[in-house]
Amino acid sequence: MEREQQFKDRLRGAGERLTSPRLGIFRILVRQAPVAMAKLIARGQADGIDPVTTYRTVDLFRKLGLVSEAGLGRNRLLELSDEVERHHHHLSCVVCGKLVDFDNAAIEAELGRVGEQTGFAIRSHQLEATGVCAACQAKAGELV
Amino acid sequence: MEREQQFKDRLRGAGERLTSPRLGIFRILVRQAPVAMAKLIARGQADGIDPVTTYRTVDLFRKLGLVSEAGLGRNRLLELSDEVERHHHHLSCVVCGKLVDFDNAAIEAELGRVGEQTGFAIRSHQLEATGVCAACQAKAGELV
DNA sequence: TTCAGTGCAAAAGATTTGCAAGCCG
DNA sequence: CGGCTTGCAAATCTTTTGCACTGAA
Repeated sequence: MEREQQFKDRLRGAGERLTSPRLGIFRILVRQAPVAMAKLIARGQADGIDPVTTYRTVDLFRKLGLVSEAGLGRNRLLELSDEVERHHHHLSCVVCGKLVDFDNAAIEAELGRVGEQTGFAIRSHQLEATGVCAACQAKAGELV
Repeated sequence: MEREQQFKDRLRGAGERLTSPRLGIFRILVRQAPVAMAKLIARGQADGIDPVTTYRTVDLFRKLGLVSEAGLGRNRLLELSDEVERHHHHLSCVVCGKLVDFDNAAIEAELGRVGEQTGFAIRSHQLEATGVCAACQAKAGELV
């Protein structure tokens, strides 16, 4: 629950009110992120949260930097940002859809170097890789 | 124009027809990628291409692997994929919106290692970083 | 000539806006 | 209590679908 405390502090610190829908959506994100907007809306409705409120809440969270969007294009997903969740990236299986988190210090370090070379003060980055997971590779092998 | 030839071959190879709208949208992508769907539709309309056709064409290109989506969530952009364009990533300035391409061999290599560790056969990846470009940092400095 | 591909109209979905009522601080 | 938030209704915008016609091969 410490994450929840962090969340509440973040809201208050920004002068925003802590309301039931906001906490509800935060909890959904904690339990099921990364999640598609459509699913987040559905979950919210199950808890009596109006879709409009979900949109507005996600916008707010985004503005506060609490959520970030992962996922490539059409399948964009929402998840808690590094500020609340540990920094990580995704590796997704194009066959079964499984999503695995990973992080790699060498890549982070290299990115810092890219910043120096380009003169950019890099604030955040997002990395997603797609491929075939071990299980699906094995299954594909069987079929041959 | 060799890229255009490559495009035509790719279409034919997939048993798809080369039509005027398809070539038109490809050319828009060559000239202005990365571009938002809405802008691509607008450009297309200026050339007499129906929005519906633009949607269908982009879907086809995606299926053929000719376009990929770059850009974070709300601002997703379309661009030609590695198959037609040189592999690269984006670095975008949160202040002025400038977009810079970059590529880094060390990161690519490290990603291969991630694949080995996780058992994934990585097929593609997408990396986006945001920050403040040199020019905007300078401007911010003046203001102080 | 033939059938994939296009344009137009309209359906379906997703997101945003306006406003009265409710709740947090 | 006062103003930020919410929920509901409806306006907008985006994307998809149905269908008859056109054009590439």
